[in-house]
Order: sequence, then structure tokens, then C-alpha cells
Amino acid sequence: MKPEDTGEDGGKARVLRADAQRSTDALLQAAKEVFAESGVDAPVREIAKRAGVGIGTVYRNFPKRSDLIAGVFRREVDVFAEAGQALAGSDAPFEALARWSGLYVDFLATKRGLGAALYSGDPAYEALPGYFRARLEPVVRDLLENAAAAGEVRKDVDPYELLRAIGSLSATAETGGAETARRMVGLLLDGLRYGVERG
Amino acid sequence: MKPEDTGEDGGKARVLRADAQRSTDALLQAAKEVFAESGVDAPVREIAKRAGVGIGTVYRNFPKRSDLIAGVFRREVDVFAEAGQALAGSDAPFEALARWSGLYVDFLATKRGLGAALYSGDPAYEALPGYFRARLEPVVRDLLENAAAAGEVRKDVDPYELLRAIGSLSATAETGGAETARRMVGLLLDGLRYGVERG
DNA sequence: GGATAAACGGAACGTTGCTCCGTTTAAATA
DNA sequence: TATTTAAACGGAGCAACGTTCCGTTTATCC
Repeated sequence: MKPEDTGEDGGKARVLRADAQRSTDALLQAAKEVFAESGVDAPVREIAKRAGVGIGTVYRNFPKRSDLIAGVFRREVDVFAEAGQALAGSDAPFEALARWSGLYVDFLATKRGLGAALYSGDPAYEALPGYFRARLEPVVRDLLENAAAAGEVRKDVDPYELLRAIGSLSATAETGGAETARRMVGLLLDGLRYGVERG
Repeated sequence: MKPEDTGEDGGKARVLRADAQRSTDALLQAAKEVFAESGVDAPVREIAKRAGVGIGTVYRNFPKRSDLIAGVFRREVDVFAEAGQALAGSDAPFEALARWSGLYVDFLATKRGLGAALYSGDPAYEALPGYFRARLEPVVRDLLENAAAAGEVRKDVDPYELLRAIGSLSATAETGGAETARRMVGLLLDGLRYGVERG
């Protein structure tokens, strides 16, 4: 049971009081449930209520709305990044990339509103893209470089741009079904394969 | 000077009172300006203020927020649809499709928040996708069918899906620059060309 | 068992989309 | 032109939201 604070500074470990730790845990759990049911735009009050905690407590632990969202998805994104690193070792690099992309589409599809929030530019969600980028860009980079080294895709595509593009296309999954998103992402990836020789 | 009501029923032409006509015009003009400055999420009160009109008047003429947005962009979308139809006559069908896509990216890039609002699924913007779809899907269909008939792209892509995909990718233009969006749309279109023979 | 600072909770503020209704006014009628 | 009437007006008001503020409670340390 480490202190485990909310920020990503592993440095000066401020020891949380027991009640604070409880509140943080309850909030993350409640937020996870509420996000799953009502999307990431769910009212903060609802999350506070479900956690059995006052609104003030929410904002002390998660100063911005996006901090709460980031907190909820941090572990899941981490899991995702690991899954990607595993795939990056594949000897069928393009298929690995495609598979990972499919997983990412599904991942965002089950987190209602997350895809839209990620790249909305809304300052309320400021903290989100940073964390996602930090964790997932290296994964995409690896997958992409492997596929490029194998001559399966072109080399002139920026990993972060591709990550954003997949995320954007996944945002349509919420209103149009995940199949559409998957097809469009598939199309995008096929674009990576078009004209490889001169890429 | 026809009655020119707000709805799309060309039928029973309800004659607007002169002041009502003035209000509608002023609102459309004000909304256009405000949207350009602050994006489509700008407060209704601000638009009302600039138009020199009460809030009640806004909601009588445009019951939902999206009706106002649709009203503002209606003409521009129409122009867009015409430009597409012109391109559809080209004898370089894929290039026509690519060119039109580029125009669409730029179009959405200059309308801050429109891309995000279009396919957000937010009920507040309900009326938007319908109008965009009605006007633009036939265009994409033509462009796509022409290119497919020329053997330049595959045949198994749904025009509306493609339209949405381009729109979604354009949404990233607001935070990441239009170049990124254009590159990603280019990638998507290259996907259309990948493996044509078996499409 | 104090002392103290950390954590708490919720009232309150400002902003938003939208409704409601008493007031004004364009325009048809006499 | 005077009267009538329904269309259009404007903005107070409502509910919901994100966020701040601060008096109260409580975990922890000595």
C-alpha cells in the first residue's frame, strides 16, 4: 500500500491521510462506473454522489475534470500500451499494427465520449491527450517502424498523427457503430500500404 | 423577396411578418460572425446580443441550437455540394475526389467546432448531420462511383461512411493544424486505391 | 489527550441552454 | 384612418452544470 498519489511525479512522496486515500479510491471507482454508463461528460455531482463524497473532495483530488478522466483510464491505457509492446514483437508487423488498431477502436468505443474528448481541444480536457500520447505514441512508433522495416508500409507517416487519426475515426463509433469505425481505420491502414515502394 | 422560411418545406408558404424576417436575417448574420470568432459552441446570448434581439426571438426562429448552425451553413454547404458536382464531371475521377476532400477539410477547418459537432451524437446538434448528409452524400457517391468505374478505387466503400470519416479526420485540424488533417485524409483516400483489383 | 494541519462537504457563484408569458407591433379589416 | 388581432417580441426565470470558497470535522503526531 504505497502512497500512490494522483500526479505522475514519483518524487517527493507526500503521504496521504487514510481518509484521503479512501476518497480517491472511491472516486476513481465511482467515476469508472458512471463513465461507463453515461459517458465521460457525466456530471461531477453524480460521481461525487455515487462515491459518497462531497463535491469539494472531488476537486481537491482532481482539480480539473480531465484529471479525473485521466485517473480512471490511466491503468487501462497502461494495459493497452503493454499489449501494444507485445504485438510489436510480432513477425507479421502490419498485421500487428492492424490488430492493435482494432483493439484501440474497441477500447475507445466502450468509453463513451472519450474519443471525442481526447482531441476536442476543449481546455476542460487538457490533461487527457498528453497522457495518452506519452503512453501510446511509442507503441504506434514501434509498430509502424517494424512494419516499415519489413517493407509493408511507407515510412513517411508520423506515429502521433496516425494515433490521432485512429482516435478520431473511432469517435464515430459512438453514433455509427463500431463496424464503421473499424472499416474506416482499415481503410486508413491500407493507405499506409499504398505505394510502399516509393514511400 | 420570397417568404423564405427557415424550414426546408417548400410547401405551405407561411408569410413572415416584416420584423420577423429582419430578426431572422440579423440572427443569421450575427451567428455567422460569432461562429467565425468563437466557434459553434458560442453562447446563444452572445449571438442574440450581437443581432440586437432578445433570446426568446432566437429560440422562436431556431428552436434548437443546431437549427441556427444549420441555418448559417446551409448556403455554404449548398455551394459545396455544387462544387462537388462540378468536379464529378472530371475525367480524372480520383483526383477529383481527392481535390474535393481537400476542400472539405479546409471548409471544416475554418468552421471551428463544426466538425466535432457534426458527428458528436450530442442531441443538441441533432439537425446538423441530416442536412450535411442530404447534401453531401450524393456528391461523395458520384465522386466515388466515377473513380470506381475508372478502376481507380475499390467499390466496397459506403459514401456516407467515407464522408463521416473525412469529417472526423478534419476535426483534428482545429488542434493540430490543417496539414495533419489533409495528410490523414490523403492516407484514407490512398486506402481506397489499395488493392483495387480485388475491390 | 491535546494540538494541528490535512481533508471534508456543500452552500454559493457565474455561465449555460431553454421556457414562459406579459408586452409590443405589423398588418388585415372596416 | 381607427380598430382589431394574432404574430412576434424580449427578457425574467428555471434547471443544470463546472468550479470556488470556507467553516467544520478528523486523522495523525507528540
